[in-house]
Amino acid sequence: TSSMTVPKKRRVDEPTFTVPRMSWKTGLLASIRDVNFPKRLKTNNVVAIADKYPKARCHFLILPLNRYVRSLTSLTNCPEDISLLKELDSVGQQIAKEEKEKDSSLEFRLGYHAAPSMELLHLHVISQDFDSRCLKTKKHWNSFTSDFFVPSSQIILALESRRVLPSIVTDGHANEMLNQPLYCHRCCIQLKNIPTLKEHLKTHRAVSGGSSGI
DNA sequence: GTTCTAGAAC
DNA sequence: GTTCTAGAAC
Repeated sequence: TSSMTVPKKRRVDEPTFTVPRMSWKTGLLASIRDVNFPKRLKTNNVVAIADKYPKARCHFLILPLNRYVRSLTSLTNCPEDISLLKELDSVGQQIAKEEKEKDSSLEFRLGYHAAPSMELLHLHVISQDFDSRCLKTKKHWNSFTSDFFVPSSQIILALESRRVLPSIVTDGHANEMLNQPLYCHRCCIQLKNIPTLKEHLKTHRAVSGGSSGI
């Protein structure tokens, strides 16, 4: 009869096997290759993008544009690699300078995570307010405020005096840094948890437009 | 890297 | 009971 249910045909484009999804680890590469993804600044060799989940009011990533560099340990002290690190730093400093011109209260640090999650070398340029809803976990906090965050200048100096960079940390040491207690990066007091830390950070914010009456 | 959420911490 | 964190994600 017409009311008989017909077995629904499987769509031909629906595979029965599991399609290996593109790993989240390659997201940065996908972003910089995507012509529709906004680029903050581009030079011959590097590109700057806004971090997708900024951990502060200003948070940018600077990446190699024409070269796949998996991590810092892929680099050697050849002139090309040294100049790449310097160009990443230089573009990072340029962006920090421009952002400071827009908001003079911002302070920036430039550095690399000792054990990054995302593939493709990326330099963090991050303002030190850490005022962001995306900053949610102890790991987030410690990855930017402990020695897990390695200054760009330090990396450049290290590679200039060595053939290759030693792996910056063992897995154990990385986890130790990421799991350490929460300390304020400004006054070093220890905070109980993330919400308490966020409340504490407000006390370090510059007082502006309050009682001055300007 | 994030999302989700169970269960620890309060 | 609510807040908060830590670990799985097929």
